[in-house]
Amino acid sequence: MNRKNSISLKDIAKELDVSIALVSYVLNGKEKEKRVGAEKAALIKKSLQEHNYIPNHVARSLRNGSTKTIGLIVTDIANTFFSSLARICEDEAKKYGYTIVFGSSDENPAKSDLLMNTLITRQVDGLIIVPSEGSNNHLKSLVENETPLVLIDRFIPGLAANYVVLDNYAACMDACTHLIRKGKKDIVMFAYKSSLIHMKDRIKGYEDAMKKYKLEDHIRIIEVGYEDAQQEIHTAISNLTSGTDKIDAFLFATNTLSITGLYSIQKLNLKVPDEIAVIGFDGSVAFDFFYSPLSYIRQPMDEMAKEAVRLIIEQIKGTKKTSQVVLKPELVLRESSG
Amino acid sequence: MNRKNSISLKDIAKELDVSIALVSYVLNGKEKEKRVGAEKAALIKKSLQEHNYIPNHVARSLRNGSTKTIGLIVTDIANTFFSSLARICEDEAKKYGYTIVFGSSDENPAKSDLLMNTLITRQVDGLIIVPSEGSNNHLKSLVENETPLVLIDRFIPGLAANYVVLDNYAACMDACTHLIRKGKKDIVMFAYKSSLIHMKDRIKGYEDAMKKYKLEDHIRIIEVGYEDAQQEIHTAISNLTSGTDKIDAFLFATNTLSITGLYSIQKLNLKVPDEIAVIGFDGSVAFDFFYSPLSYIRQPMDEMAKEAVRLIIEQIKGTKKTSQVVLKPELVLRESSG
DNA sequence: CTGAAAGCGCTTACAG
DNA sequence: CTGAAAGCGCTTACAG
Repeated sequence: MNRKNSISLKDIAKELDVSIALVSYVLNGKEKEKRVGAEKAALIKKSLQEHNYIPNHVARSLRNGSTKTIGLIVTDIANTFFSSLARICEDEAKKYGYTIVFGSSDENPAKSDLLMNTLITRQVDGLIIVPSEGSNNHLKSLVENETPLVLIDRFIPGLAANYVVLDNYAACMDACTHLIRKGKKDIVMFAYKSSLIHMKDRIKGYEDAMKKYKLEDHIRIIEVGYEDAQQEIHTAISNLTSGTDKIDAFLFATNTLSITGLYSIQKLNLKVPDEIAVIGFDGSVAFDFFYSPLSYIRQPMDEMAKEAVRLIIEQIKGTKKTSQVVLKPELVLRESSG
Repeated sequence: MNRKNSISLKDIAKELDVSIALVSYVLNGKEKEKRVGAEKAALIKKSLQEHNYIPNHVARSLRNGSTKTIGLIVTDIANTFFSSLARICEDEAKKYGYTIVFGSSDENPAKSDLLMNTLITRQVDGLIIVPSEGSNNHLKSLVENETPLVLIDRFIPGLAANYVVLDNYAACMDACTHLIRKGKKDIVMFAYKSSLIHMKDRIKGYEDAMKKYKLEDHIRIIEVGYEDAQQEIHTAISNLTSGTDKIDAFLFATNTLSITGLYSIQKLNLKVPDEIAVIGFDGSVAFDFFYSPLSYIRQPMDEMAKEAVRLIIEQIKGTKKTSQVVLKPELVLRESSG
């Protein structure tokens, strides 16, 4: 920061006419270990205090080769799912003395790549990443370079990276099965157009549940783009419910899809759960205030974020091999699922 | 990061048998300015490329005395109001080549102080802070040190710091006036127990509106603590509406208070707006799905965050004196206010 | 017990 | 046009 009154160890050393080393030892509480003379130590402490000395973490980082910083790349920090994860990561990281630098990729490979480079240039000690489509190669090179890395929310099949994710297949399998048991047959799944495994698994969970109950002919998946999800969902829901189609239920694959869907359902005045049962994903205050409180698939976010931080720290310390964690979802049942 | 394959300018220079200076010049696009020989420049570029050279931002920061990093201290990054601000700050900062490091203070002075110190130690070039109670002295010392600083959402009266805030007085004055014009007399305001000016101003706006319409005898303010807001609000709403009290409307002073209040209103089955009119603050998806879509005071978050980043950059560049921005609120009227 | 010195990876006057 | 060198603020062997 180079602030006017910024004072360095050298300044203190000069003033006290001792070596910089001594000041450094005292600063870092190594006065015993390094056998610094008691009077000198006291003098140095006093001076440090009086000058309100603030260590320069940048210099320390350069020297130590460690910034005590974790880079966090999410899709969008304004999305409550990710901001909640970020908050938990922040608190957990702080326990280990780490600070978080974040960035939002918007599911965009170019932004994602830029973000990884920015954070690596800034020498973060490790990276927690919600990977987006098209960054496989970049991620692969990180793994090859042995950059401490943990993927969160999604993983890249075949990539030997640490990750902590939900059992997305089971999540949608359970949710869909629940709807089927409630007598629903024409269950429509809303997902994002994406080749990423978490989306594929969610879809597969739904499909397999349908197949298991011989409802393969009723499988119907609406895949929407990230950019115009709102419009596409509204059009789809509008079309599905205005014609002669028989539709029993909607299953949404993410929280943003769920919320967007609820806006359409509200606007179109659909009767939930009587006409249409609904199950959402992740949770949201919107789910609680929707006129028919939403049933949803709950992710253990606390566990997910804490585990991610734990894994990244272990990797930074070099004490850990690859570790891949799959967490259990929880189906929270309320009114909307019938 | 000290990764195995991490390569430095020195390595490149050695390999090409040129000086580090030359490599640095080429890296920074100063080959013309510094009149680097065309063949050497080409050679160096090629080598930089081939080795996939990644500059060490930490070394550069130490040398330049600038980290190109902005510290952002909010109350809680998981709160949508702040995560939305953070997202806008992120995008805006990126335009200027800056990265954001964030931290959540939880309205806690100790955490807030720690956060400021952590970020300053890390040599952020400037700080955007949502100040919490009890950090006045610390903030004052930052101003005295000429640390680039902008307060956001709240300011500290008497402190010559930059800030960008809402006209909180007008916001609540307008909201309360609207309720009065709708025929409401017994309007209860919910606020946090806080000595911070934004809260005082919101309360004052409400009070003055009541006084203006000779309703001073109807003024009723419920101030709750940050820790057990939920419990206190529920008890208050429950008591207010279960007895013989006549209550016409609720005015909530923040988005968390609004959402918490809505949970109680929902649980207690109060009829909005017939029994009780409601106006919330900031906006939330909860407001849109509450059975009686909520009227609320809208803050221009986009403008607020962009202005904050603009001000901090100007200060960092040293081109700006103190600048204090007060933004206009907007009263979004829907069903809940009657 | 203490200090002089190297070095982390850069940038940038300065000299030639 | 090019290189040797200082220095940003630290930490840490090393020597005494």
